[in-house]
Amino acid sequence: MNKAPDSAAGPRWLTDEEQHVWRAYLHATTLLDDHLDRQLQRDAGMPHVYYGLLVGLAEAPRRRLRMTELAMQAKITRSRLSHAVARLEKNGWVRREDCPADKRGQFAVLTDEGFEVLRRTAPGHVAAVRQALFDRLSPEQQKALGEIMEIVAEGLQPTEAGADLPWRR
Amino acid sequence: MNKAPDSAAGPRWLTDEEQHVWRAYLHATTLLDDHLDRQLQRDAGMPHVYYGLLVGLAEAPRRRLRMTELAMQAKITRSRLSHAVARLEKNGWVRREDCPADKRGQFAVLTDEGFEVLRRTAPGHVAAVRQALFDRLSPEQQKALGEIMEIVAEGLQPTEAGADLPWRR
DNA sequence: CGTCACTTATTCAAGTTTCAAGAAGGCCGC
DNA sequence: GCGGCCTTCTTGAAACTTGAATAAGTGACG
Repeated sequence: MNKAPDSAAGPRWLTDEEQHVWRAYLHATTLLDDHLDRQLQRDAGMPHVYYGLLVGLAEAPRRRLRMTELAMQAKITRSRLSHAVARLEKNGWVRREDCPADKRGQFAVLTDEGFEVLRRTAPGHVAAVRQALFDRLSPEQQKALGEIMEIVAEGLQPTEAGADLPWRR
Repeated sequence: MNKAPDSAAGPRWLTDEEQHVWRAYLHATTLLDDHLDRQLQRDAGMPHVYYGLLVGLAEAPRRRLRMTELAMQAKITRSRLSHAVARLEKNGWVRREDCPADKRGQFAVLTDEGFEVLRRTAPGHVAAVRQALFDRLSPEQQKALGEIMEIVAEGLQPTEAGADLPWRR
């Protein structure tokens, strides 16, 4: 139905194959996202993004990161992070600490309790990812997926004139 | 660092390669999602999900769908759709109509104004998708991506005992 | 020093999404 | 034809996200 007319004349629509790929992409990513969100909400009592924050902290030296660093890492706005950390703090999974070097700064620190939550829930989460993704793909497909996603990320991420990066808003 | 220990002993962690792929996936999908959301917010005054609703309606016979069908299509809950349509209605892009055949039912109908918004903004959106995704991938990669996403979707979607499907909650 | 530009983090208000209920219509067996 | 049970859709409160505005601190430069 759609051909790929070029440049000057009208917008360049997606070909049928492209459209097919695009819809599959949207379909799969929403489904997977919802699936994991739900899995984590059920088993860990938090959404995927919040879980990602804990993971980020767990991997950081001394289990702590400056707010802005953490926001960058998780690709969310600082504002959103403020709220999220407030909630995680209420759960006792994260604690704030002043930064001695820069009095404006705050560290978000993973508490032992937070670490424990991670220890307890990570296996289930990994299993979910595995079952939804890796167990279904051939090694070649896994490799291809990695390459594709890297290309896409690279095209969107780097500096991009500073615009369009959530944590800078 | 991580090997792939098997079954019985402890959870089966992701190998380093898997972890790498997974992070690339998360990274790229968040970035792309944010990017398109922002693009649409800027150019069409609505988030990606809402845009998807309009597209769904535009493609339906007589530009109308029952609420539940539309929710399924967009993979959101009926509740969320209610709120969303309320907003789109306020913008004049969608109108509700009673279903003559089933008095409980409602059609969401795309207005001319709504169609016009789509006509005006679709080219920009397609361009954004193309620029972020298709222009960067080889034909083989596009094909692979399509296949992979289909597999993933298939694993998550179908019936799955009815649980886990947002629009059924 | 003083001050001006920038960064860090939080807060507010507005909007969105979720979750749990609930109103309302239809379906089906007796 | 009526009682229970399903589906369709809406509602309202609570949780979450966003973008703009604000407070506080840094740092460079004259």
